[in-house]
Amino acid sequence: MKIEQLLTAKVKEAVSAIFEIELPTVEFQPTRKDFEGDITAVIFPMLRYVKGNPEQIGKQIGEYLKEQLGEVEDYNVIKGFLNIVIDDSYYLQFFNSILDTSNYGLGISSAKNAVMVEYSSPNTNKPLHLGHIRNNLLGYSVAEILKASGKKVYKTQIINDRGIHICKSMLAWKKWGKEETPESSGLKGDKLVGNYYVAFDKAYKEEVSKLVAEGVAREKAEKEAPLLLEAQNMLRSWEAGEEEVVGLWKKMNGWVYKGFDETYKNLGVDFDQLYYESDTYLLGKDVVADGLSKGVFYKKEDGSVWIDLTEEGLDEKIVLRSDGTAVYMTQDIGTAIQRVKDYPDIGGLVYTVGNEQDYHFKVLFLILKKLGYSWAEHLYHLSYGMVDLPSGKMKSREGTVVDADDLMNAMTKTAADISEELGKLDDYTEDEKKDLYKMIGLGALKYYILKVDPKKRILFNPEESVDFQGNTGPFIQYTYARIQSILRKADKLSISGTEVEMQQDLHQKEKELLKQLQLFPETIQLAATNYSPALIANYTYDLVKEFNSFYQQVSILGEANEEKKTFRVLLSKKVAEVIKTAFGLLGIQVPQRM
RNA sequence: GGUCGCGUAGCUCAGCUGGAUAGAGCAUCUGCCUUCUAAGCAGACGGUCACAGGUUCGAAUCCUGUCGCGAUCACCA
Repeated sequence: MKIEQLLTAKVKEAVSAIFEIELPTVEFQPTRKDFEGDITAVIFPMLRYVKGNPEQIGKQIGEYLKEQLGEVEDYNVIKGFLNIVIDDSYYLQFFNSILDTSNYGLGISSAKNAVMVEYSSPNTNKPLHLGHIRNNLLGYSVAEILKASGKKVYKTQIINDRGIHICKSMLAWKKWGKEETPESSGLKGDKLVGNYYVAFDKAYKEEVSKLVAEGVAREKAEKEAPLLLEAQNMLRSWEAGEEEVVGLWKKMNGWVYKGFDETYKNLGVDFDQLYYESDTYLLGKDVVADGLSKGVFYKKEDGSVWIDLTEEGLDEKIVLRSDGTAVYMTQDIGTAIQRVKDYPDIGGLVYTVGNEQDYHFKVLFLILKKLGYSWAEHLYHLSYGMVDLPSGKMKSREGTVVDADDLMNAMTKTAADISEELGKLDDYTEDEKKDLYKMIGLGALKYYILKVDPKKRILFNPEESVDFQGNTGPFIQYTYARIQSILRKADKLSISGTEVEMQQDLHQKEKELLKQLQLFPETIQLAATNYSPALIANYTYDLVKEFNSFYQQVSILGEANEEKKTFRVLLSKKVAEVIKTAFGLLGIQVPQRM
């Protein structure tokens, strides 16, 4: 039983016995480092029920606890805080109870309701960049955290594989591509297609400038530039299913997918089910018709369909164009419903999409609720801040983007440089080194992005490299590798055990580590309910910091007492396991050596 | 203009449903490698928690207002 529950009951009992008053709740917090004790009961809130001097009350309760509970070794009262010292045996017992569990911290699977997590969802006209990296890391990590908390999870994405933007790169390739392919040019498919998207934009802008110079109004020129008209024409041909256009579309998208797959693989993310906008863009229209008959929506004179959300403090929002075609919202309504049809066990959906779409999702969720879907109560927009550069927003068309592949390579290179300089791995093969450098480089990148609150925007300065020291991924990986080194030595010395000796005094550092380990399961649950990988990152950092301090102050293998030595080895091993599990939730691997 | 989010040390960030003297990392400075990996440890320096009110025994945290930054308010996606 958790010590907090035990103490809550006992404190209530104490107040009842001493003051004859029933206390509804008792408030606890971990004891601050500067004071003696492990857990602290706050007396102030009790003053509403118990009249008197908080210091006096604290002492009386403390004395009662000390007498009545074996777990309470001692206490002290400072102002309104009752600091309780918990007996070592409690922590040792806790450690014994988790020693055998290989998946410590993971929630028990209650897979009644699955949840689908959508992330990535790129356009297929340009390569992935740093913004996508944040999206992918967040979505993947949240999916893993939800799994760890005991949920069944489907990872998905909707690929925006159609629309005017795709036609722009197609048209540019057709005009100026000279049949260039990834094979002929050696370019990664997504990069190749992206180049044509940029080429289109350049030519289009030139056209517009030329028209303006000829006296055409800018607005008109932007709408009527021949290239744009041609692209729009291409989109119509695509929608009509014209063979040549569809063929080109398939070919170029194929290149892009191959490129994306490579990036996803390097990034270490995956998906259970893909949805393509070309399949779903017509969905939702029948739902709108249904909603219209139910009175959720209304029709304007021109035939367009709307929803009035002014009562909810929002605006009116269009859900179907006057020509009967679907808008973004229509599709999203349809896609959500389709997903629940495909996976009937889904009880909720999580959308990993940037905060620029906060309003859209607010509206979408409201509409689905109004349409009466029970699962609409469990929709969550995992909204995150943009990744900006010192120069401002990243814009693919203007070439001011930090490319995903380039960034991963740069991180790996930095990891390699640092490792080579330290020269601890001279006996590694080239392949082993390559894997390790990638692991460390990506560890640095992923941790850097995931440790910050998703809501906050990230300012990424390419000039200043991501740190490898301090509160970073490599620091945590390093600690893991250190422990592995100890475990290899312990193995040679045949130090092992399935239970630790209860009759021993704990070093303060050991106790702190055990306390930190104890927090792991609740941290996972907290991270799941808050959809926040940052909580996992911060927890892991605290654990590792505590371990390094322990490592420095206390000798593990040099300990003379066999029981103590075994305990310390097992404790280190458990810490390593938790690091590995926690980092797994962030999508970060851990090395045997570094 | 309406709505939403953010504002904590020079920089990057923690700070759970209000609790003790607001914590880390980077940077700067000082110690520690003949003992388990120095990508480490120990310490110093650094704060009007944007500002002003309010609620409370107690506010970085909750409420109101002001300022600053960002996003959004399309028959685009």
